[in-house]
Amino acid sequence: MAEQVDRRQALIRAAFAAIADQGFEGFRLRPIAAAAGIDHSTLHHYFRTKEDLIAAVLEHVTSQLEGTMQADLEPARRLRRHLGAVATAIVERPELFIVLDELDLRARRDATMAANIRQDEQGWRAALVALFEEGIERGTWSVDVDASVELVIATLKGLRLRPDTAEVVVKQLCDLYSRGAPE
Amino acid sequence: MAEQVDRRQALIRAAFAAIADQGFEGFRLRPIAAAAGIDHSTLHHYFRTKEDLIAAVLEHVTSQLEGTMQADLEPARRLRRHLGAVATAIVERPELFIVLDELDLRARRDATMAANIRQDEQGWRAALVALFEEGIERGTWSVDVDASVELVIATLKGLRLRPDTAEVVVKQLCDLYSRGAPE
Amino acid sequence: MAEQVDRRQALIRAAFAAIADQGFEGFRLRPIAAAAGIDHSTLHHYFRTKEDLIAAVLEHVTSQLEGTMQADLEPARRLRRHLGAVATAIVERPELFIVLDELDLRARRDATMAANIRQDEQGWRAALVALFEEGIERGTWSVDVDASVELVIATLKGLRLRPDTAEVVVKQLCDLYSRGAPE
Amino acid sequence: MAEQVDRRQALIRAAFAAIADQGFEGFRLRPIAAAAGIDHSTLHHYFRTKEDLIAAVLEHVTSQLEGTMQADLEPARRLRRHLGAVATAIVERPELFIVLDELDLRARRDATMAANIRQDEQGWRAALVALFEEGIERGTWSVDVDASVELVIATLKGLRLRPDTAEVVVKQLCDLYSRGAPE
DNA sequence: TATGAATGAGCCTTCATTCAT
DNA sequence: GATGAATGAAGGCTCATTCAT
Repeated sequence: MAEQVDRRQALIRAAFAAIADQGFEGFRLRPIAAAAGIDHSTLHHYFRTKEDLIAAVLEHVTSQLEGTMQADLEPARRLRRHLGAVATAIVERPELFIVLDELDLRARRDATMAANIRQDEQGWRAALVALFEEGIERGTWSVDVDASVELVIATLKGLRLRPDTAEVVVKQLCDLYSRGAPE
Repeated sequence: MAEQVDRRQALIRAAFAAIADQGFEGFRLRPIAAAAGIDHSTLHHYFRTKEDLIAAVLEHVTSQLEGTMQADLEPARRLRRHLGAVATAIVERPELFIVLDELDLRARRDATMAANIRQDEQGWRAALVALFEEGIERGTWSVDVDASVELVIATLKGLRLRPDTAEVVVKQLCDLYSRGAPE
Repeated sequence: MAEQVDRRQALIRAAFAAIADQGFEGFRLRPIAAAAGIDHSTLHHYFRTKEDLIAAVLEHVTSQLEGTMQADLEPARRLRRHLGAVATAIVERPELFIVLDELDLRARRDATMAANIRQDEQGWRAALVALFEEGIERGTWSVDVDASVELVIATLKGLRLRPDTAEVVVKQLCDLYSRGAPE
Repeated sequence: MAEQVDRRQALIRAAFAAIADQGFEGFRLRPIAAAAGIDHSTLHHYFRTKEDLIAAVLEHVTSQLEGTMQADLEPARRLRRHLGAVATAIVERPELFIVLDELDLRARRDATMAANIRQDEQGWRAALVALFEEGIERGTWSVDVDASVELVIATLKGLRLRPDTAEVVVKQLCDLYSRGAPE
């Protein structure tokens, strides 16, 4: 039983790593099975199809990207912390975001994938909405909530492919939102 | 003579369209050739390898994305116009940006592609640097030049996958940069 | 289990036959697979590449050409017997030698093949060296050992393409070496 | 007109060189045309098909291998001179013999080629027959004529793939035939 | 004579998947 | 659960040849 779980995890991790550094174009099942130490036909006992494995990779990725928003801080600081946390994650674990990008692109052709991703994003989006609404309520900012939420999301997504600029960009975005709202 | 150019262009356009709606993972030469009305082996007469064709697609894409920056306007307005123009392009011709994203991702495994893309981006980056430097000189903004440049680029890249939010995000970014510098 | 060996052997035999009567210029994998009764893609299950299959053919050929030298006879008779055995083989199984010739030619462009062939030949050459050395020691012949060895080899190789003359040529060579050393 | 002849010759020479170092397996028309400085489709103006070009190569090769037998010498010396001349040719222009070997092998599948080669060989064979008959008549040797002829031919053909042993082998063959017939 | 375009057959190889063991 | 064998579809690419110009 533990065997099963381990093997499954090993396959997911191997798949994740493969996508991270080869993309979907070169993504083949045989090497994944080999990396997990099993025959390629055995892989199908764990994941019926290639798509099933990919779905599991998405789950794996999003499960690692939760909880970067602390509810108790006041809005400006919360935003700063959140952006900082994501920037740090982009710098420290860029593969996570690379794979997300691959999955995002893939979602355009795969409805199930699109649904899953959208769903995962809803949590993030809701937290940002709450953040900006609170900020406006308190008088910290006078901005459009939805627009700000999408700006933050777009910026962070745009950073995926350029981890080296993450820190500086995030700082700039914070500064723009900090005018009149010093820490 | 005209035939040649047409066929070549037809192949590039077909390849572009295929990448736009299938990505590089289902990207196969035979359907491209078929779409251009020629035998798949004839395609190799125009493009020796698949990579050569892809390179031509990149060229095609970037050639369509030039000239969205007017040099004569004052900085704040120039930024607003530029962001607006890109947002419009994203909305009106989202495939252009989708393909760019696919190419961006591909660049991670293909050095030549990476070099080409980086080079194309340099023009854009330089124009943004000039814009922010002028703005600072004139007292329009007091921001970090490089950080602002990267923020704009990251944001716009992040928008590629969400054309529907482009307008609103761009407006928000403009507003953030417009404080104290009304049109 | 037996199936495996059979299929593998069937492929080797089919490949051997194809090379024997078509040479390497028309040598294609599809017909080989068909001759063995399997799909052409299954062939790759047994031999990863075309080269691997060819290497197996070489092995098959050389394994059939061993043991034509009896160690216990006195030199002149041993030579006569050996030449006779090879001549008989050339007459009775000319394909074996035809394929060897094809492989010899191929060895000029394929280092691995060259090494394998050279190695197989060393056994033969060593036996001939021993034969002539013993003959000289006993006073049967007064000839140059190396030159005689190479003469025998060159003659036999030259016969590959003319099985019809094998017997007569071998007899003549024996006669030349028999002067003063009648049976 | 001279152009034509030159081009034709250039093509033949290029084809010869290609066969000499790649064999027929890798023998392609495009590189031949390129080596002669013309488009690959233009080659078909000089040689209608690939086979026609190959036939021309055979002609070219055999035209270079004539006249190694001097009619006026006495038999033993004539044989020695002839073998020496061929050995020298093998050492100095091994490509000629390599290509001959390729053609010999090819003759097994190509009746026209076989006929041409057989015809070319008849001249050589006739000269050898005359040589041995004269030697027997004069009492130089008491050997079988046909067998000796074939032995010489087989030996020399067997040397094609081992130019390095040519000299030593030829000397040994001469010595065998020289017993009782010193120079 | 020379060429570029075009063809169609074909080649080796790969891959996801299935199935009997 | 695990494996090796097998499949069939496909994929990029090559090649001799033809044809209009």
